Amino acid sequence: MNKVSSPLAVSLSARPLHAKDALVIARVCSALSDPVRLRLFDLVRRAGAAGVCSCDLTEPLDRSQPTISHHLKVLREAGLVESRRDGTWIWYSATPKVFAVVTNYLSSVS
Amino acid sequence: MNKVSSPLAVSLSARPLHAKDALVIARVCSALSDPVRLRLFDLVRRAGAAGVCSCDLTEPLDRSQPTISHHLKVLREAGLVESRRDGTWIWYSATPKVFAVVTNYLSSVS
DNA sequence: TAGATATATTGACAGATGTCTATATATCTG
DNA sequence: CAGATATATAGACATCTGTCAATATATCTA
Repeated sequence: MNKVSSPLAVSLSARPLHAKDALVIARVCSALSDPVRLRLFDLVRRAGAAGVCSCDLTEPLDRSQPTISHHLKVLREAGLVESRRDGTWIWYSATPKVFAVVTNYLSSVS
Repeated sequence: MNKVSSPLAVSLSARPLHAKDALVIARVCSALSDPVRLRLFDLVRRAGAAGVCSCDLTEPLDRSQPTISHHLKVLREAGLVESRRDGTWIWYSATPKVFAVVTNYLSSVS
């Protein structure tokens, strides 16, 4: 149980958390450290593989369009969501792979 | 799978993440959003129930004593660690309960 | 009580962050 | 091409954050 079993696993191992691994996890946690961004991510992930149009994300979060755009960029750069253009608008969907790092680490606590 | 199964669960339910729940999760994520603080928390949790003396946390993280003290305060206020005094020094230990909220939410992604 | 040690607080400062308005860019449609 | 719509970028600003040196507080011991 205290054994690293996959390349992505940063769970509770024998050695303390390396500075390098800490950066990866902190990066994801940082992306989720803002309430608005967290709810934004929540809206994206519930949309599943199909994704959600960016135009449907501004109004429910009560923030300006540039602010939402900014938050989406942060989520994208953290590897939590990805986007694809479809004509005039852009669809965002969650990319849960990055979560493996964080959940592997966090879940080993409880 | 999209079902809330426990009182603490803020997992992927029928409704979007409330602003209130988002605050709770964001608060924890925020506490873990700094690499130094993340490694600090890691050192505390590996100490188990016995905890670790604050005096042993400054050197391995290469930060000044006030800085470590500050980070420990942030972790404490986020509910991630608790402290008890034993004479001149203070022992910190992890309080994994708060994690339930975050891990329940995050783990429902992958 | 006085000195030593451990931890917390204060105050400062540079850099990051969330937000907005204004503007730019990209794409579609007529 | 011209107008409309969707998204991104730039710039500004107030607030927050990580860090340190200096200092205060708490506790032990002689």
